[in-house]
Amino acid sequence: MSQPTLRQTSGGRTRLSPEQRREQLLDLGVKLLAHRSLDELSIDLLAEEAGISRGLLYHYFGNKHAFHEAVVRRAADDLIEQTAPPVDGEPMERMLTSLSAYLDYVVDNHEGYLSLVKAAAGGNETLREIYEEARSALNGRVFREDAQGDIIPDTPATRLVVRGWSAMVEELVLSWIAEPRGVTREELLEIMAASLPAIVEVTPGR
Amino acid sequence: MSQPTLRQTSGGRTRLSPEQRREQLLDLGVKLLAHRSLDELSIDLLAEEAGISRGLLYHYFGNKHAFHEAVVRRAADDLIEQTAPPVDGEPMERMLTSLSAYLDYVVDNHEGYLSLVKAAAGGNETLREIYEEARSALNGRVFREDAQGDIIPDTPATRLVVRGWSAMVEELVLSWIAEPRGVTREELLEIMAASLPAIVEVTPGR
DNA sequence: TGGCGTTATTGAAAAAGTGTCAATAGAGTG
DNA sequence: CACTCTATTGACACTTTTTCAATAACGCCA
Repeated sequence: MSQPTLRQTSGGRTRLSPEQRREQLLDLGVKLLAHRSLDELSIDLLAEEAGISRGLLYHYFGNKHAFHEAVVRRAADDLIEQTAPPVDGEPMERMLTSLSAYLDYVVDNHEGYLSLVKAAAGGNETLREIYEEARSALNGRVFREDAQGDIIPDTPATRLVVRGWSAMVEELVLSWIAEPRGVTREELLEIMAASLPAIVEVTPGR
Repeated sequence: MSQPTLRQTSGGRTRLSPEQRREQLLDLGVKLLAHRSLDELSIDLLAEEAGISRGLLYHYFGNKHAFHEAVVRRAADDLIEQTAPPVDGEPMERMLTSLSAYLDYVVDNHEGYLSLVKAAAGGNETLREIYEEARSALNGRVFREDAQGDIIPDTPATRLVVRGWSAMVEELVLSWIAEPRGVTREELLEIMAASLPAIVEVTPGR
């Protein structure tokens, strides 16, 4: 089906620097874990795809779960890093910029994002924490960009509502990517951006 | 840590009717799968907790995944069954009733609901289908008699938006249960109910 | 260029977990 | 009190994960 193409040296093993090897394995992990769950991915397959022995994976990550954790952490870091912090302009404008960057990221890194989301929802405490951390960073931006509270006053109730809104945005984006239903990119952004103030508007304790 | 207390017969094995045994195992499964993923739950542990041999689990469910599926299906059926069928009245009123029943269920059956949600997010096609089915049933109750589209016109864009709203509702409920933040039950319901029309209002293609 | 030390990498074997099935033993029945 | 039916077990085969001593690339220095 597929043969190893990375083999630099003729006959034997390929020796990389620890950093390179880690990168390779994490990249591969993100890709492979986007569409299957952890127990549907055998170390055997992973090792074969990577062109290494099973043992090497354990050398780098200790065990399968730790590997998964590292993969998810990497996907989360990627997300935070690549959805650049907002520039300047009106709050509403900055939010659109921010959402736009988020949407682009999910479109471009669909696999990485899926790995992250699936792990968070289906996984253990640690995995969920990694996800929560990433999401907090994202949500935090919403409040930070609106320091005066022009759009969103910072109260317990609105914090809750923003969490809910985040979940909606995530669902909208993933669902739209899977099936756009004739909705354009701009319309989607409009829906996501406009719905936050709309929801906050109907929040009692605001 | 914990010792089997269910042993009716003095020395040997406990014999139940197939129905009772199935129930026991499904109940236990729901509980155990609320906070860990499937591959973090060994048949060994499950059998020990249930006070049975590993073999018996296979006798009843065939294999581990089938067991998981049965557990999730049971949680879904529970949800549908226990969130009482919709009453009549104004659309907005029905929505409140429905959301209220849903909230109560999630509060009372937190573990069952978690098992369901986690399985859906992290799992395979079959598991996701079970979840989708349950969610459709729920959404269906809310919208069945809004045939005129008084609140929600039926368009591709609004379908997408309703999906998003559902995700938000789920997140709000779970998040509120974990940390109410001073928001009352009634306020929460108000937020969830009012936000749907609010979001639809700002949807371009409606 | 060729030996030499460091360490990335392997392979075989142990451990852990899943799935199978003939044998066992509760519980009702006549 | 046998006798039958079948829920339940335990030992065994198979698969996958994990360990670790042995191996072999690569850089370095002569």
